[in-house]
Amino acid sequence: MPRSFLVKTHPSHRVPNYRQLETQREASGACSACGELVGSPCPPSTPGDPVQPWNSTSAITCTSLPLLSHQEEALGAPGPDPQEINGVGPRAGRAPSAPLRDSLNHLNLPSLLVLPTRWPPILGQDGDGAPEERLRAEGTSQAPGGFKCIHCHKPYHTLAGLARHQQLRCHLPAGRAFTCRYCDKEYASLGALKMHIRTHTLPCICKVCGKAFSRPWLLQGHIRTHTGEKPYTCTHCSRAFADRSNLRAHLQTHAGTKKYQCKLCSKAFSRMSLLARHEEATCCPGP
DNA sequence: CTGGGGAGGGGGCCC
DNA sequence: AGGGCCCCCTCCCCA
Repeated sequence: MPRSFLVKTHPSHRVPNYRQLETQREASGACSACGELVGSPCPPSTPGDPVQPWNSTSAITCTSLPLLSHQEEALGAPGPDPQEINGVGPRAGRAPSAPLRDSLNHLNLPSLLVLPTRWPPILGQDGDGAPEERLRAEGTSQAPGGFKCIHCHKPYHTLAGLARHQQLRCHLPAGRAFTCRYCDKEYASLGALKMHIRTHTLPCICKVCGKAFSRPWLLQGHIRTHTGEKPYTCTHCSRAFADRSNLRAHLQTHAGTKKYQCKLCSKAFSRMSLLARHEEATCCPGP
């Protein structure tokens, strides 16, 4: 499975050269825990000393967020057991499911961008101060009759409501961001980061060839390459395409308009990529 | 070198 | 709130 993102170290507006990256990927190691090629190996699962990500304070990254194994994430982790929320029941003491961890871990993300030092975080225990002080340190404050986000001061009746707000709605103060460990990309909200993480975890897998994709509709389009289905037909030449974007590009050939013009030689191209290639290769070649 | 098709990524909007 | 969809974009490959 191509995991070329693993060697992507700097954000760029351009997609990396996957073929080139593939050769670099082959030189990297595989996760000792699951065997999958990953940017940084899964925490070692040494018997007797289980080092778990949620037991240590670490910067919030996309490798610390999806705490499940890559396989479990790809297959779709089950929802949280209601009993695990209080740290009791059959799952007590075990790693929480990803959605629950994301929600609860985020309580202290905006202020510190760290995960709690132990799981489950039980308010008012462990000598970490009064619950209210703790909440404040975690990016929340207890308002009369409820909880309040210390960033936008929006009141919530329940801690869960506040958690959901901070997870997906409340953006971080200027200068704060959720950073993806895989590629150093930064996002203003955890929701955006979680969506980005899908481009790394690639949870949508083709049953025919095993190729993985970040989104279901990408997989849907890929499946058409197996079935040969081409639902998008050109009204000019009746040529069919499997992808709407490619039909759109094809329509440009009928339009006859070349709206992308080289600033140096004034040569026009129908597609921006053609202009870019022209500028890089011939007109104004780089060093 | 250019034109064009195939395939895929990512952000944003809508339901 | 989350998934589906759309749009725009890019890269790769081949003629």
